[in-house]
Amino acid sequence: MEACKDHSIREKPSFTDSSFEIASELFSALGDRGRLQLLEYLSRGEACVSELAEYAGEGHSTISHRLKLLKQCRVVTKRRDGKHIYYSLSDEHIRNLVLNGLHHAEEKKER
Amino acid sequence: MEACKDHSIREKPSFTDSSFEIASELFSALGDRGRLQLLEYLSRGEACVSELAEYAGEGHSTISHRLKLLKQCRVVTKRRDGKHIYYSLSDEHIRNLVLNGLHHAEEKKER
DNA sequence: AAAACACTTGAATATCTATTCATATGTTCA
DNA sequence: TGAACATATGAATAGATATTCAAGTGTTTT
Repeated sequence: MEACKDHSIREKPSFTDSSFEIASELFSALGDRGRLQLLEYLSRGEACVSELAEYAGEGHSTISHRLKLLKQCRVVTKRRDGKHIYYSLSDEHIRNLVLNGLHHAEEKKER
Repeated sequence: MEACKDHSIREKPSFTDSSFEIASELFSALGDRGRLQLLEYLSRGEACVSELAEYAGEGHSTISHRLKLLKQCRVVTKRRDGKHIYYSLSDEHIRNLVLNGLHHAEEKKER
């Protein structure tokens, strides 16, 4: 029944179900190499799809799909200017998450 | 050829390929509801597998697999004490990432 | 208004991932 | 030593996800 005698008594998490849902979707969105590279680029300023495609060396469709997913998770926002659509990180909080993750990786690089 | 005339000239990212690889694996590890719940629990102190299984309401095997993945990404560490194996978050940096993500979700909850 | 450009979308496919069940390993206690 | 407990592992399966191609929408230019 009781698997382990000394289970510490802990308070309920201060987060709701939907927070876990949203947060895991957020992390999941950042959890792809291609998308993370896009985000790091965007951390240095907004960019249009073609620019991102050129930077990533991939097709427009691929980039567009990636951006769509990032948009759905509210990681990026877009604005249209003429023919172009410019994407940018949606807020500083996201920017910090992205850069923190990358810096953490930078530190832990030596296996 | 040139897709967009006003591509800003940007410096190369200050992160290496392997940083992108490691960071995306890290985010990906956090990007699962079940694993994130485990991590939030561990942010409040170490716990053994049985305790986590009981908390999550899932089988030991499932929890063990989740922990294995988290361990591989160096998100958690383990220590044995008798029959039990206690898991904990590997450092404060990870703890901050987890909690930041959850707090961000908490703020953005209202769609 | 047609052509060119910038981007999006949907369907198809191939790959990855999470969970489960059964079995195995390692530890303690009688 | 053997039974009971705690956790780990591997194979199998089902579900999720990323990419590609082809076709579609919206905007500007001539």
